[in-house]
Amino acid sequence: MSWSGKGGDERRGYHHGNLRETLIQAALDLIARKGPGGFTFAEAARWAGVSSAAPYRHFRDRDALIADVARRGFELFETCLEKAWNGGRPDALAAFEQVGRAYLGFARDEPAYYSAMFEAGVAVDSDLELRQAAERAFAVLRKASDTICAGVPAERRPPSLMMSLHIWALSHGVASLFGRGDAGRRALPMPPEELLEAGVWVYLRGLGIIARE
Amino acid sequence: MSWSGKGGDERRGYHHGNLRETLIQAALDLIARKGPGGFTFAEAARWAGVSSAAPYRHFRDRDALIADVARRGFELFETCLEKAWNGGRPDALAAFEQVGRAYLGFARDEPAYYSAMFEAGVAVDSDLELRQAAERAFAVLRKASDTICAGVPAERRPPSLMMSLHIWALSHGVASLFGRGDAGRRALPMPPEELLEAGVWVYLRGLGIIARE
DNA sequence: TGTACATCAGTGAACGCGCGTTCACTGATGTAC
DNA sequence: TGTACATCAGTGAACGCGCGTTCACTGATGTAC
Repeated sequence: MSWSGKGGDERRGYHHGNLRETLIQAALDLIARKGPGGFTFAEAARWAGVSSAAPYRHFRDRDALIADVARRGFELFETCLEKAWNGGRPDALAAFEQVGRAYLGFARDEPAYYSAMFEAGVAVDSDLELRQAAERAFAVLRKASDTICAGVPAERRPPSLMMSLHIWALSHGVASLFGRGDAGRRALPMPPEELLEAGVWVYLRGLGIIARE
Repeated sequence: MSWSGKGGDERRGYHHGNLRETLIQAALDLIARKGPGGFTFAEAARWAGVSSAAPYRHFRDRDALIADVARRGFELFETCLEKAWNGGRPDALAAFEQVGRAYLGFARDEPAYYSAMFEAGVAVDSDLELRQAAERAFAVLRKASDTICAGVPAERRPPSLMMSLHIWALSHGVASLFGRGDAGRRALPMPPEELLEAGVWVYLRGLGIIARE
């Protein structure tokens, strides 16, 4: 996290100038430290150095702010996965592996976004933009799976939607059980990246995408 | 959920008689309806029909109650998985499949327990009994994986700890992304059971446990 | 079998606290002319 | 270029509310003799 200190420090006068943005950073900071439930409008306002009524100029209520955080999280997530996939270079399997690492890296480095996206109880369907952002992030997994599947002769080509859902579930499972800095993390005799990578390899072998050694 | 109505209905007099138990049921009801954050000591007391000071006779604080719910959840979960595994009958693979179904069934039928176990931010390591209960539940997956692996010739036998962790992560991923009645559930073009079952089959084929068709 | 007493499991009133939300307000900013 | 005015983005005080927690207390229960 790279924003600078408490948002109130550089107040330029009566107007904050960037309150909307600052409130979102406050939410990320509070969620990261106290979990998705440990975030209040009042404390976010304090963090930003404004009165407790000020946030209402920018967000209808607490849920609207969280939904916004989740939406931005999905956008960052999409960018992050897209970058890791890198158009399938140098080759599809290596790029796919990078996507897996990026998934876990995001969950670890941005636990607040990850919480808001998957654990805050935000109904993804309640907000169009949010749902679309979530779909675009998933679409990267889908595209990568498509590419991987396309390398297989048609008569034994696996359904790529199913494959992408499996990869998503496995990644999410590893991330939430073992891959976070949180209190809820389970101990593991290996880095989560290795666990996920091994799981993906076994899975791809099961699909006949990787030859058995 | 089978307990009868609001706990306060059958008060027999000054003493509640079964307050500890009733508070736990209250917690389950509240968590199921409002998520792990939407549970308060005060409301649990109201639900049970006692004064707000009464719960302190039975639990140190809110966290102690949640930890107790989580512990009992793991115990039920263990029983549930154990029953599904059924000693590996009629054969290891069929039993393994039943364990997967039981996993998802538990997450769906007991969302409150599942939340308390995996999403309430309870530090599993902070409480010895809780950790042991969690380990016993996982041990069922471990045992099942051992049995499956034991059927493979030693020279290409997969490490069963890894296998059990993969299965756990995949099951948890499917359950938390698609398998709950919650607001956070994602839409899916098939029942979560099918998705998990297909994933497990692909995975087992990747391990060489199931022959490729 | 009865009684005295210890212990247990509740009561209910009180406290300080922080949250969400509203309100009339005011300082700052932008723009039309 | 200056001025009048509309609009925007804040203030700060106030409100009701529910929570967590403590406290001295009391009704109910169990047990020793």
